[in-house]
Amino acid sequence: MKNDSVILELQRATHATLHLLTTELVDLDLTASEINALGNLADGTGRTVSELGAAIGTRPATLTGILDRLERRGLITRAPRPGDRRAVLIALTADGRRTATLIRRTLRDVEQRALAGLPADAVRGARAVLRALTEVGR
Amino acid sequence: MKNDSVILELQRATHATLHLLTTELVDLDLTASEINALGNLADGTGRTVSELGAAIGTRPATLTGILDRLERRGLITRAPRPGDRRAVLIALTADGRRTATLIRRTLRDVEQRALAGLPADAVRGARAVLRALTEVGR
DNA sequence: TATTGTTATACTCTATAACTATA
DNA sequence: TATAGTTATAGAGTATAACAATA
Repeated sequence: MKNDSVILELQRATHATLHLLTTELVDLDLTASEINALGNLADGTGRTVSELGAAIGTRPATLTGILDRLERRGLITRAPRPGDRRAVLIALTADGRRTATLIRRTLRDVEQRALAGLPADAVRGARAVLRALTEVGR
Repeated sequence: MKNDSVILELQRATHATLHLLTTELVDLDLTASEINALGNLADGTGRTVSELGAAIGTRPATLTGILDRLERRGLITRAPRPGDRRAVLIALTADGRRTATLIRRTLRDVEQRALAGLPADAVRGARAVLRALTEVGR
């Protein structure tokens, strides 16, 4: 597998971590996309639908359904952005903040467990590669 | 974003490259999963459904639908594996080989374009990290 | 009995295009 | 006219459980 495509390895790793993540967080009863959205909202900063969509690689039309469920469950709120009422600001509720914090903690735990044996510069290299692959797709 | 989760960056990069890939290969009229499956079959070695599923992180039940479409389009064949007729060997047809080769070439091109400016050890580090993240999810 | 793959079901994700409200 | 987001529609991915064929 040494000569395998980085992009194919990327998708392999994504599937594996996604599956592990939903398994570890099964009590939350959230889909992978919902976990992804909350994980990206975890820093607490308000974001518009477009901004969140860019962060997680999802189109606004897709995000609508995901946000509908998160809102119905009381994890986020949606409100028009002051100054431009076309845009919708997404914010975490207190409950959503707790859930997002748990998600971030689980992400950190899984990463620590997975990357424990690797040198720090491998992880730095990986971040650079991931960012480059994200950029080329814009 | 320096402190962002590697796993969240992973999913971001996956979405972006997947989107770019389906765009560059739009003439093939294949979904991301179909491209992924063919890309993994490109080396020509016969694989069972389970083996392919493990390689791309998809369950057999999901793979069935993907393989149905690829078979209907004449890109793969399915046949019982000699010696264990429960298992199904997937093989590329001549047409499938051509398509898979085109996919591999596109993968290589996109990777070269994305990673051109990065040092080789960053890419090596990324491969190690991706493999570690894949392993932790098993 | 266990394993491989398929089928059935229900839900989620996705792309696209049309639509509403606001700018 | 252009932009932000939602809605509508159709197709594809997903998990789970039940099933048939083979071991």
